[in-house]
Amino acid sequence: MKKYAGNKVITISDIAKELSVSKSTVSRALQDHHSISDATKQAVKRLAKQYNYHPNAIASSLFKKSTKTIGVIVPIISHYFFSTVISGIEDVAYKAGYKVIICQSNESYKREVDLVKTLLSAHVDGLIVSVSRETKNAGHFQLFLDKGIPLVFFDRLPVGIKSNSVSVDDYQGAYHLVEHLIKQGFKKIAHFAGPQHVIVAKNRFLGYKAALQKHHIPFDENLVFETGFERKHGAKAAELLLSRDTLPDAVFAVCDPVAIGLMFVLKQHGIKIPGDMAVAGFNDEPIATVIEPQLTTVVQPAFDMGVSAATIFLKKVTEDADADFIEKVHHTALRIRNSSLRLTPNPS
Amino acid sequence: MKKYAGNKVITISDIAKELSVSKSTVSRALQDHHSISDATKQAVKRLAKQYNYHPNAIASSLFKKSTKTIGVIVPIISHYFFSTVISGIEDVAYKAGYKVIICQSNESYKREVDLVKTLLSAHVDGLIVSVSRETKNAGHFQLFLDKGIPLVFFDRLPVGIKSNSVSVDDYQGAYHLVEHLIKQGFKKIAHFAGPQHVIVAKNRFLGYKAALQKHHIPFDENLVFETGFERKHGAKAAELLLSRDTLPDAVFAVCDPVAIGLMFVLKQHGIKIPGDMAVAGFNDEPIATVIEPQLTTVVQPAFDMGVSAATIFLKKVTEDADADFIEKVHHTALRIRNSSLRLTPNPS
DNA sequence: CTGTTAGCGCCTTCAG
DNA sequence: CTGAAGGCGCTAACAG
Repeated sequence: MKKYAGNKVITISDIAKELSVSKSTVSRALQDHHSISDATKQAVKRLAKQYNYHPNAIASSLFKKSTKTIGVIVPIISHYFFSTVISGIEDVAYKAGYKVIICQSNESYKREVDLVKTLLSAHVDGLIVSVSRETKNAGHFQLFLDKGIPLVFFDRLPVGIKSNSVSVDDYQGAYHLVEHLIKQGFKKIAHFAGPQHVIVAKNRFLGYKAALQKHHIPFDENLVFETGFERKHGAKAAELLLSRDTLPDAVFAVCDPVAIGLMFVLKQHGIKIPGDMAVAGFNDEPIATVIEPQLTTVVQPAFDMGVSAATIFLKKVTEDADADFIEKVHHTALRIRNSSLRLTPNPS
Repeated sequence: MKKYAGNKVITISDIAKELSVSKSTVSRALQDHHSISDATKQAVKRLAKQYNYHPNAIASSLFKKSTKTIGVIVPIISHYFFSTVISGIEDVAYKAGYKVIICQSNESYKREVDLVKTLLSAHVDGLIVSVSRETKNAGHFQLFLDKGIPLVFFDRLPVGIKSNSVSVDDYQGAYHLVEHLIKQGFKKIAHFAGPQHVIVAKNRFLGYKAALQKHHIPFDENLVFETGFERKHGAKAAELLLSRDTLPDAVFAVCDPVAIGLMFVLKQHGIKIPGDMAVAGFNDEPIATVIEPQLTTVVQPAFDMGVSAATIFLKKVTEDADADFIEKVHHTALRIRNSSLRLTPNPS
């Protein structure tokens, strides 16, 4: 099927033959084993270079039981948050000599299960994952735990399984954000909540409720709209909201795209932001600083989360994977921008 | 170092032993080889499932000389365009049973060379790449061509090497965009050009020049500013531009982030868009529809480009990689939005 | 300092 | 329909 263009693939045997030494000598010379004379090392390396020798990592993996790869599964690669986390993972992995196999579940449970099996077969040295929206049990990951292969969850942690994790303090982030809204003087604060079985969404919702309670604002479930994570979901919930008789004076959206979807609809209806209605999001995506007014939001350190996940993996492969699980919680930071500022009594 | 938790990894030998058949029989049964009785197939598969057997893809790869993986190298994973292309690649790859190893060169030539070698050693079945900004020669890719391993470049094609490619008609895209500006009545159109040794940037520049020429607008090199691809580069060039005595009435930026950086600076200086200066970008990123006014730009079908790249790879692995190279050029489409519209003589 | 040997887990001739 | 044997390329004991 494939012609190797006559350009034979060189193996250590070829080099060994050429130099009339054994394969083991070549193997050792190539890895700078201490008990090989400089002379032979030189000779071997020279020839290797000349012949354009490249070690076959597959063969080596088979023996060493380590492929120097990390599997990563995310719902959708192209989402800003995920691609940024991946960027962080890749950076750390590369520096430690690991390759990263990236897969997307496309928010499908079935596909996620399939990917887990594939990566197990591929003998990745570890697995870093953010589960799909559909994932309600985590049995498929048990395979990795059973085999003692490091497993790190980030962002969307699954329920029903204990392992290493990297998350963000969504509860606190939401709490502080909503508290900020309250302090600005907003009284009727709605929430565009994400799917409630997704933990991050749930926690943001809980943070929202807690802040209200703390400040003696009665919780009103009519002000909560369950949404997805995208612009269109924000727009849809916004239409619903606008069909109401009375409107809230502020909305906290589960993530920036949802907030943006909302803002678009508000603008269409001539509703001033933040004058008539304040808006806040979560994530601090690039769009947050581009929308007018700029969007108040909560920063999640996505790149650093990737760095943490990869670092935990590295710790677990070198140490004992069975040791206690590491649960890293990153802090969030409030980014106050114009979309949530109570206008002064002197409107322009 | 790693304890397999007593949970022994099952191999075909184990199953063979248990059933008192040979390894070959098990191997064949698992792949539904026609010359195996249904009875034994059943038995083997049942036991495999019971023991939670997972084939060792490494061992299989060693024999088959195919790892069922595609290597992908991009400058920066987290950039919208690249992550979207990756998404497209992964989708096609997954459906065809391939895994995707994603690497980022971080715009570094050295790292790119290193990654190419690593992926060669990892015996990927193919390589899909968008070269780094620093890459000025393509010698490192020759290794893949020599071995007859499918190689597909996309977006940033390297010079000095012929291979499969997926690109976009940047020249046409830019040409039509600039023509649109001209037809809107803008006369003094500046260009925030990207790094000129990057082909896509060069082609957009050429498209810009061609459109001017076609419409008899003299080219003025003082109106061309070489930039990078990010917001900050747009901002920097904008400051430079504003230090001039006379300003252009429109600017075509090499990509959306650069356009956005420019727009921010213009707004700060109270320059109205598009009234005082029209702006247009390239890429149609999410920010383009969020900025006020919405940004006129050129759509690159990023996801489809990924699909094309992966599809070409698939064609090349099954057919003969040495056959003629495939050069797929995607078309762009103009997205006219408010940032480039000549205001009617009746300003609000 | 170097060679011999055996094997990682799987797959495919070649023989029954 | 099934088994035995050899090998993919590399590595690590164990001997010299």
